[in-house]
Amino acid sequence: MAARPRTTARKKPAQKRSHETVDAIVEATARVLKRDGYDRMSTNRVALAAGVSIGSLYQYFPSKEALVAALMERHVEQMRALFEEEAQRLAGAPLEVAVRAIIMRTIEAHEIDPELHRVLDQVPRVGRLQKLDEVQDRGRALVLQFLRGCCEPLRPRNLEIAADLTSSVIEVVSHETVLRHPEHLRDGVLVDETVDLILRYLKT
Amino acid sequence: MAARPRTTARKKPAQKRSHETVDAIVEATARVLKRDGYDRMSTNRVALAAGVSIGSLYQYFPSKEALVAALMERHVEQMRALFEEEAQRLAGAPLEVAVRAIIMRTIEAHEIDPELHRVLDQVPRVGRLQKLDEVQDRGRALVLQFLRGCCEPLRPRNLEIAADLTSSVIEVVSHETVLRHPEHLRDGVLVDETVDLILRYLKT
Amino acid sequence: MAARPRTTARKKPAQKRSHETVDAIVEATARVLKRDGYDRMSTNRVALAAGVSIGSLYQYFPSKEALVAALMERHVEQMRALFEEEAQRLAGAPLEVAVRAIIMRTIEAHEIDPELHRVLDQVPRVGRLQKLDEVQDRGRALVLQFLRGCCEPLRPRNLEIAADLTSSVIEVVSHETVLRHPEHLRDGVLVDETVDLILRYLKT
Amino acid sequence: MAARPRTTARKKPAQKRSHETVDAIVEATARVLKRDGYDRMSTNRVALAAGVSIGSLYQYFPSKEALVAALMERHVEQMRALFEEEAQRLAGAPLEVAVRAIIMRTIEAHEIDPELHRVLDQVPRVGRLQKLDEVQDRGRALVLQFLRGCCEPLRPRNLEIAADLTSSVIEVVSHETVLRHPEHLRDGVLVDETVDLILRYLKT
DNA sequence: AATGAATGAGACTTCATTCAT
DNA sequence: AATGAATGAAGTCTCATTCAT
Repeated sequence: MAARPRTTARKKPAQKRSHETVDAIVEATARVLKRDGYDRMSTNRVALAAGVSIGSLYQYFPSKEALVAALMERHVEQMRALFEEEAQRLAGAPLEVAVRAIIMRTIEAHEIDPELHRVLDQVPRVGRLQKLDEVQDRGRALVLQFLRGCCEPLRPRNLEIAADLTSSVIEVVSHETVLRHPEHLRDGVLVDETVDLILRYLKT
Repeated sequence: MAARPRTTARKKPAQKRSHETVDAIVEATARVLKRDGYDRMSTNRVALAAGVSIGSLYQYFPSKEALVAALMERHVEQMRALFEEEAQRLAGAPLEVAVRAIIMRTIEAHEIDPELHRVLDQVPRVGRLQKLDEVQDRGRALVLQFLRGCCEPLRPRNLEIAADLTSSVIEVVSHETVLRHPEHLRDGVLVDETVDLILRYLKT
Repeated sequence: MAARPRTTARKKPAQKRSHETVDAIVEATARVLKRDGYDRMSTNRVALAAGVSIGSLYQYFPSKEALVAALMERHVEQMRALFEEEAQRLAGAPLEVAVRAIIMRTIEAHEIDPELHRVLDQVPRVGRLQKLDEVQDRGRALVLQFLRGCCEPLRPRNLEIAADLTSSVIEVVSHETVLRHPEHLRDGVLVDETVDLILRYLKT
Repeated sequence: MAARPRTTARKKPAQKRSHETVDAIVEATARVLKRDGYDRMSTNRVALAAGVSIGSLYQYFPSKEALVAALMERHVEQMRALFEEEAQRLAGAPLEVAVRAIIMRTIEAHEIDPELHRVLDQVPRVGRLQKLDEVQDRGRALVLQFLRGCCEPLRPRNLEIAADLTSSVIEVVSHETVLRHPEHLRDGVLVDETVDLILRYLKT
């Protein structure tokens, strides 16, 4: 077994043509990953699916891991964008409004591409492939920040633990709902229940 | 890649020596899996680590997947045992006692072998390798069963959703705690908070 | 470009069958090397020529370099055997007899497989592939040892330089004769001339 | 593997800028060849090292072999120049003077770029890449020519064999000295010894 | 002329699996 | 039953070379 391969992009695309190639490769990575799973995915299959020669693929991505890392980063970036934006708006908002908003955004984040999310979740957490976990850390931090700046009185003494619990709950509910019970997305019951659960926990 | 290989054991170990061989192989699977991860794990390495020839390994396990499946089933069985046992005792117990007990058992279940748990969690969910998910389903069912038989009045109308939420929360907290914040295992604060969170949600 | 690959044999053949496989592979390496040269030689071609699967080849030889190293060592061993044997007999022999004998042995050494010798000479001197140079060092040492123990009076003051010169001359003549002027091997003229050249140089 | 590629320059550089490009490429070839060896050298790396695009490189050199051939020819030309010049001057010179001069020139020829010489020596002797061997043939011819025109009486009957021996000895000594014992270049001992060896052989 | 993106044959290598002993 | 030699599909990756811009 070789040492871990390099993961960083090999070459920046300079021309327009190559930028399209890179995009096609990343798209193909998503398709193959969803279709075959991480360990059945191969650089050859990705190249084939992208309609690109294996050589071109290696011009930009030095390894299978680099491929998935690029895809993951793109996905993570999309997810994160949803939060950062909302975080601005939420400063000083009433607790209930904020909690509900965070839940909605988290669900939306999982809805961007649920299949992709599921499979990225299964990828070995190694090197740059740990990016996915960072989204949660960031979410946790935003929740903590909100709780600390919150005007309403809160029941939990330890806000860090409260933020941990809260964001874990939101994450797991969103995850399960989108991936395993998408039927609950129509009616708002599950969201209402989760809001309820969290508010009862947080409020005095 | 050929069609999915067979996964069921090729022959039942009849003699005592065979049984020891099988055990040694499963143990070795665990070690190699933890050390190398699923896709770096190879049947040859497992055989080597088990001190057994590759031929013997294939006498008992017809594929790489079968190897991991056996290990997963053993692990799942150990986890499940903790619950089923407790489930007996808990019928008719006060809500708080029951919730606390379930949380403790879930944490203990994750503590059996956290490293193994983490890596099994990363294994492709394919064929028999979906067993891990079934533990959660079983937990969900037990919680639902308890809620339905509970003497105390409950606030949520929809007990299925309540069971879903409850068991998801317990699962995620246990998982995160054991794998990412083992320092919280000493003091009982996190457990107390979680009990609190759930009771506030369930009680009128 | 990867780091230099491992070169040492991967596995000792335990059974008779595998010993035959190893032999077949080394033989095939010689054939392919002579036919195609070092950089056109590939592990696949060697496996094919050996009538062995590429997998079997890699069971015993972890890289192309290992293949050539094994072959080179076998060849070097054969060459060296000729000298070591003779070295015994030559202690105390008259100068002329010794010089002639050494020349004869050196030529014979080059005649073992001239084509192979030529191509091994072209192989990049890297890692274990430096073995070929060691034969010359060993020859040099034997000549020096003989000169030091020689009963007859010698003209050169510095015996090290004399040994260097002598063995270089013998080597180059043998090499050139066998590879470029094999017709001179029939008549003994070239050998006589070389003996003459060396004796005139060494004797007072 | 395809048929041997073309090796002759694709176009003559017409302008001054082109000429500089060609030079830069040949220089880069030398650097990369010395650094990486023949089979690790790649045309892309040469282009990079020359600060030229791979497309431009192929405008002037139609293949990897052509690149090395050009370099080799340049080197060979430099070596040969030393001899041809001297050959003029030496006609009719005393034997000892001539022998010493030839040895000096040969050593100087090897000193032009010993590293380059070593690596060119390792290049597969194929097509135009055989040029290196021709230097020796030329040297041999010049020696023979001198011996034939020599005024002093010579001992060997067969002047061809004598020329062969003589030039082989000179070549091997120069080679070994420059590449393996450069410390002997300071003191003139080795040169003196070699002159001695050859004169004793040639003179009556 | 120059650029550098693209190509794809083919090199090296691993590993799940089979099978002769 | 056990062994381990053998297999070969398939994977990763490089690099000489071509060609659109």
